[in-house]
Amino acid sequence: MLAILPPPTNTFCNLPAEKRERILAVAVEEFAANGYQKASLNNVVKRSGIAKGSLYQYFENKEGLFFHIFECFTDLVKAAANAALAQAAKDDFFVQLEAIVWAGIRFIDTHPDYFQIYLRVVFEQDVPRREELVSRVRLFPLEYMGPLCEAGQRAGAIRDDIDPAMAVFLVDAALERFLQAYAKPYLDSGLRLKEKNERQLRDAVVTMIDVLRAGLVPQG
Amino acid sequence: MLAILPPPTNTFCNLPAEKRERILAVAVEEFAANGYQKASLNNVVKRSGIAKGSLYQYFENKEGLFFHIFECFTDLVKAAANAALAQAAKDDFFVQLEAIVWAGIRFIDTHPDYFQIYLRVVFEQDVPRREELVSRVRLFPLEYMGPLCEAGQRAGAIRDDIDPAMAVFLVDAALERFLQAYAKPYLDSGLRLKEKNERQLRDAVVTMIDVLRAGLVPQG
DNA sequence: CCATAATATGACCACCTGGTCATATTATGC
DNA sequence: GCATAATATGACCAGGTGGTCATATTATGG
Repeated sequence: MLAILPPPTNTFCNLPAEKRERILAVAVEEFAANGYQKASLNNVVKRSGIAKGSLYQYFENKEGLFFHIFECFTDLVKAAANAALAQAAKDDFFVQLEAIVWAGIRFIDTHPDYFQIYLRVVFEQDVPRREELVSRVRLFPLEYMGPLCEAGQRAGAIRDDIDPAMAVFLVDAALERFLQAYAKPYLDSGLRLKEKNERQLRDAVVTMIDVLRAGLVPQG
Repeated sequence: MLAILPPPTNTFCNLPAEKRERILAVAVEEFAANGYQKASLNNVVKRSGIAKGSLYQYFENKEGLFFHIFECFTDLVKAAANAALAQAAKDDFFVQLEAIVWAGIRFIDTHPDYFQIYLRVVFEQDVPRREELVSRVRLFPLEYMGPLCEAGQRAGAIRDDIDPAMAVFLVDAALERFLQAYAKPYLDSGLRLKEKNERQLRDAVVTMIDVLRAGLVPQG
């Protein structure tokens, strides 16, 4: 189903971990700060202390480097999401949503640059094979949420007079936007998430889930 | 409050309307298709049939051209929003939301390139004075929605046990994301908005507003 | 210790960018 | 019809890009 992205060369994989991770970290920073087009490989080699030619022995070209970074990102996301859901597996649908939000918050805290790259991939048009990349990371939560919503409808936890796709859409919109707002304060419509302490942040998450529940629960 | 963006020169303003609009249209297309950085002025002059030097007699530089385009965009948005809200002024809060959504849908239908540029400005980092530009167009609906939500709470139409900023945030998230999904199908989480006919689209809007209302209305 | 293979290097390339400016063309007012 | 000002033009520039490649360095294993 998913096409293969050109992998890094063996030369790169066999590099000492320290060097490999240094190059990766610098490249992630560069792409996060400048986007795909404006990111400069000259900068990457300069700042990671390797020669231009070496970079081209590690990756086929600029795309190859970028795809490798995105592959690392999807691996991190899937690991985080699976861990969160495993813990909340037996809980209510809306409790699971809460777990996903928290996994997202923690992810942004620990990997802000990766999240920035993700946002760029989603909203910029000049990233190579963008739609394929986006679907790689978005298909996962969506395919998970779809069946969950339908099950919720059958079980009477979610009103059955609306298109299940609409339920998925609204939940996805709220969650994704909440994380965007957490990562990019100018998107938070005055919520000021980044200024909140742990407890206030928890309240905000609870409120959001609560409104979603009230909106999606069968209406009297 | 708002800083002044460098305007086009008189020379540009005095141009025959046909020529002026041709240049503007080509530039809008170029920025929409490629984003600020990758957009090529060489392309703009080639495709609009003017000389490179002429462009620099019309605008100070690349930024000047871009700011002018964004100014045109905000003018269009404000006109559309004001028209929509004027018609729904006496209606219920949620009816007004519906009017705003429809104004957005119509805007995207008539000005897809402008909307694409807006998305880029919001989500790209390498646009000059981005936050200022974003606030120019986002402050408007947000400042409008804030008081409206608070009034709704006082009047008992919206539950008063939640932070009004959270109400604004959720409404804004749903509406903005709905329009993003309409403009960029790969963001629609399977809703397939672009494949819907007028009637189905209307149903989707009504459902979304309905869920928002149920979520925000005072809870029994 | 040496031959061979793997890796590292940075000068170099063609290309494209935003921006300039001397010159040519056109419009204006007398 | 002429002088002057306004506008139009495109060759040209410095700077940066992704990408290449002949050469230098290091590792390997016999």
